[in-house]
Amino acid sequence: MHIHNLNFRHLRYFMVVAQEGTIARASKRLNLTPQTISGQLKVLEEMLEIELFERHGRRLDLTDAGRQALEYAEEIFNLGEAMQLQLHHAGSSRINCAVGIADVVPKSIAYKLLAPALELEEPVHLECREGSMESLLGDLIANRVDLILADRPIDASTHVRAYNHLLGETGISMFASPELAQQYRPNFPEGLNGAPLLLPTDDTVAGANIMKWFRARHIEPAIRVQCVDSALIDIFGQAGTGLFCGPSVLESELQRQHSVETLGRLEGIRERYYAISLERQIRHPGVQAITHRARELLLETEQDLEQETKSDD
Amino acid sequence: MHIHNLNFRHLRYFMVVAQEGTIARASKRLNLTPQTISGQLKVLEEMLEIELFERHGRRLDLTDAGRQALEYAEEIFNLGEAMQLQLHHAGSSRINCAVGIADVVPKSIAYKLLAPALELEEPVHLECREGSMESLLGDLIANRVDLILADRPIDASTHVRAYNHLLGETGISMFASPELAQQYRPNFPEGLNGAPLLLPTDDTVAGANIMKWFRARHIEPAIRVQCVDSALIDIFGQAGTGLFCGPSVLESELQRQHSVETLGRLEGIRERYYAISLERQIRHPGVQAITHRARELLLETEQDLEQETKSDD
DNA sequence: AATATGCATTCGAAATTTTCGAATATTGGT
DNA sequence: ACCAATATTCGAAAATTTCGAATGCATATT
Repeated sequence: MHIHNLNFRHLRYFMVVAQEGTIARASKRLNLTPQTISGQLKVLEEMLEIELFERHGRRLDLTDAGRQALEYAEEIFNLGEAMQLQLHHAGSSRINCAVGIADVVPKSIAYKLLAPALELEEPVHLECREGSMESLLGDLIANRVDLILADRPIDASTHVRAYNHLLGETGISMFASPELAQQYRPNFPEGLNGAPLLLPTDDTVAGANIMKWFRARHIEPAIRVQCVDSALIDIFGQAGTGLFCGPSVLESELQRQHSVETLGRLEGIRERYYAISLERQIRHPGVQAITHRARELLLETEQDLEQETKSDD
Repeated sequence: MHIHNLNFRHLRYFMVVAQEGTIARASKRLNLTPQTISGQLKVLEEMLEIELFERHGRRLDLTDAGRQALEYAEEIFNLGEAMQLQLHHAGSSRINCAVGIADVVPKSIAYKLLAPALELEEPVHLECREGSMESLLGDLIANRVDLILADRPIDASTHVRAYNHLLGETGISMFASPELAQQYRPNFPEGLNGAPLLLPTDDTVAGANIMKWFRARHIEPAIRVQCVDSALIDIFGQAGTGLFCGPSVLESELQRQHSVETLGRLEGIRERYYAISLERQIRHPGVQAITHRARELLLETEQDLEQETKSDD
C-alpha cells in the first residue's frame, strides 16, 4: 500500500477518531461501521509507517507521532475545503469575507464577534475556518483568510507582520453541573482543593491564566481533562465530569444551553479577544464591520453583565 | 462522486498534466496510460465542480480556476510529503535541515547553494521542498522549513517578519540550440526582433528584468513559452523551440548537459539569490553553513567565469 | 484535398480498494 | 462468572481505479 493511495477520507476518519476518543463513537458520527474505521485507520498507519494510537485496553491514546500527524491532517483538510470553496464561489459576486477562528476561541464568542458583519446593509457572505494559530497565520499571509479571531495579540515572536485589533474583553466565571455546583459553591474558591477540573490546555492563554490564578491562591484542584476546544469542555462539564471555566459574557447562555450553574467569578482574570489583519487601515467592508462594531458590542454585553452580578471591585 | 474521494493521486496527476502541458507526456512520466489520466482528471473536475482546463483543439490550457487549484494542490501535496517525512524521521537523531526552494530558482543553482551544508564534518541531512513563495513562507513561520532559497528578498509587503541573506549574484546569458545560435549570434542582441523566446513568467524577478532589458533596447522578440520552472525552459530550449536566458554561472553546465550554445550576455542584469530565515542570528548549523559558505562559493564561481568570458564593462 | 500521425476521449472488462456482515477477542464493570 | 461495550479479523459485496480496444478530432505531411 503506497502513500499516494492516501485519501481525504483516511484523514477524516483519523481526525474524528482522535476527536471522539473511540472508534465506536467516531463510527456513529460518520455513519459507518466500526470495522471500516478500524481497518482504514490501520491502512493509514501502514501508509505512514508509524503507530498513530497507543492501544491501552480499549482506550485509544494519540502517540506523539499521532499528535503531529493530526496537525498536518487538519491543515491538509482545511486546504482541501478552502480550495473547493474558493473555486466554487469564484464566479459569485457576493462580498466575501473569509475568517479564521483560532480553535481556542469559544464558538459563541466567535458568533458574537462576527455578527456585526451580517447586519450590514449589503449582506456579507462569511466563510469561517478553524485551526491552530500557526496554520491560520499561514492562511492569512497567503490571503486565504482576511481576518483571524484569536485570544491573544501576535507579537514579534510569531514572525508575522500583522496588526492586532482588540475587540473586547470579558471576565472568567466558573461553572458546574447542579450537583457539583451545590457541593462546591459554599466555599468558593477556597474549598476547591482536589475538586475535579476541566481546563483548556496549558499552551492557551486561558489555560495558563487559570492555572496561575489557582497557584497564586495556593489552591490545587485535580485536573481531569485538558483540551483545546472549549465546546468539548462544555460537554464534559454538562455531563458532570468536573468544574470548568468560561467567559462571563456567556453565563446566561451556558446556564440555559448546558444546564449548568455559575459558582462565581475568577477575580482578576480578563480574557481578551483580538482580530488580526494584514492591513493596519482596514478597507475590507466586512472586516471593518467586525473590528469597529464588535468592540462596542462585547463591551456593552459585559457592562450589562457587570450590573447584574455586581460583585467586582 | 463526493469530494472526500479526493486522492493524493488526483492532485498528482493534475499537477503533472499542468506541468507537462499534455496528457500524453504526463502519462509517460507517471507510467500510466493516457485514458487513466484523462478519466481521473475528469473525475477531479467533477468533484470540484469546475473546469480545470480549457480544451483548445488538442491543447490543454489551465483555466483561471485551474491555476488557483494548482496552487492549492501543490501546497496540499507538500504538506502530505512533509507529514510523512517528519513522522518517519521523528526517531532519527540526524541533524535535519529543511529547505524550501522557490520554484523560480534553477535547480542547479539551488544545488550549488546547498552544497556547503553537505560538506560539514558532521553531515547534515537535507530535506528539500519546492513551492511558491507564499506557500513556502507559510512553511517557514510554521517551522516546517528552516530556510527558503529565493530570487528576491522579502520586504514589508509580504507581511512576514524574517531576514534576508544575500548568497551571491550572477549575470544572465542567452542560450540556444546550435541551429538557432548560428542564426542569431551574428548580430546579438540587436537582431533579435521577432526571434522566438522562452521566458520565465512576468511575475518572477528574472522574467520582469529580461522584459525590461529588451524594452530599453527597443527589441521585440516573439515570446513563445512562459513558465515558472526554469528546468522546463531548458528542455524547450534544448529542443530548439526558442532562445532562452539562464544564469551565467551555469554556462558551461548548460552547454554540456543540454547541448546548447551561448549567444552572449545580457549586460546590466544581475540575478541575485537570497536565503530567508526567521532568525537574524543564525544558530542552526546547517543553515549557518549555507549562509556563510555559499556566498563565497557563488561569487568565486562568478569571478572565474568573468575572467573566462572577459566581455564586460 | 487526401492521408497520416498524434492526441484526447469513451466504453467495457480486469485489478484494486473500500465497505460491511458475521464472528472472535479483549476490556471494564457488576 | 457474567454482561455490555469495544476493537479487531475474515471473507464477500460494492465501489473505484486502471487498462486494452476503439472512436473522433486536430495538426502535419504528401
